[in-house]
Amino acid sequence: MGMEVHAGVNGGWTIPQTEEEIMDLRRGPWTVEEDLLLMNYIANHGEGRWNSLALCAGLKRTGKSCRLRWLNYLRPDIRRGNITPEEQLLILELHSRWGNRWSKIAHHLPGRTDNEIKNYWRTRVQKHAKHLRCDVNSKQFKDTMRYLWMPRLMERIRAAAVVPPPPEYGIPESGDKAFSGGQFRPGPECSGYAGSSSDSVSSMATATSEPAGVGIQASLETQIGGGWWPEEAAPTSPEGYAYRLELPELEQDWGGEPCENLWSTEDIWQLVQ
DNA sequence: AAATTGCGCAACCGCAGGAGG
DNA sequence: ACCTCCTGCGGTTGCGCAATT
Repeated sequence: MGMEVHAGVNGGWTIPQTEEEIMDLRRGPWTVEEDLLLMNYIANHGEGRWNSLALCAGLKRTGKSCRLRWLNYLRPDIRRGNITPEEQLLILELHSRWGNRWSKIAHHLPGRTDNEIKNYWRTRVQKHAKHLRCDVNSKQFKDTMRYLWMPRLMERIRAAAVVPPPPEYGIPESGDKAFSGGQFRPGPECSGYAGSSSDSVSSMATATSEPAGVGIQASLETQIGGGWWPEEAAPTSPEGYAYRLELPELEQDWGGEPCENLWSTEDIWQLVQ
């Protein structure tokens, strides 16, 4: 990361053609310096009016790029790390309700960005659909999510609620990435955070002032315990989610890899039918 | 050990809608 | 009513890295 990416600069011999070339706008990964410029400017002047912000901050970036960088990476309340089972359940639930309304879904997952949720959906959920050789929008796959995946996630969440979480749950890690109490702490990986797959859910807990996932967990507990379901996603069969109790045990290692090897086509149709 | 493949994620692109002149 | 600019959203791309061959 931190590589120099200058659009329109071809050894300095060509005449600038596009707006980007004329403005000498930068593209590609953000450098630590750029992040600091943006952070400091927003700290002093607030966010919004991104085009003029980019100019005033001395950033050779488009306003769009600045906005994206701030919202998806620099914002102090960003959470990073694995999507927890609670969050997975919420994403599945809300997606069944709203479809690809990533921003809307993200509003219900504090600290998560629409980009992150979108990536999660594409890389994880669509992968399973692919393995099952069915379309993510097909009834088969939706039923699979509703009657197999989501009940298992709920079982997982309940199991986790019985067994007290490990002590470090929700406690800021020393290796927390770029932030500490809202203060920007640039690291060598500033523009290329690469620890997501192995980080615990407690990442970024400092910025939210509450342990990561607590709000969601509380919300889900209410929903599960109180029988809450969004209208459109309410169980359609009388037994609803009750039969999740009849499902086979989950494998032990979930580690952010939901339902891997949990289902076969036969398994699914047995359950769905 | 080197090459290849697959995955995860940051960043970009195009479009739509709203605000203001 | 029209135009321009800005913002936000969803889709897509491309890079870096790890796993596999």
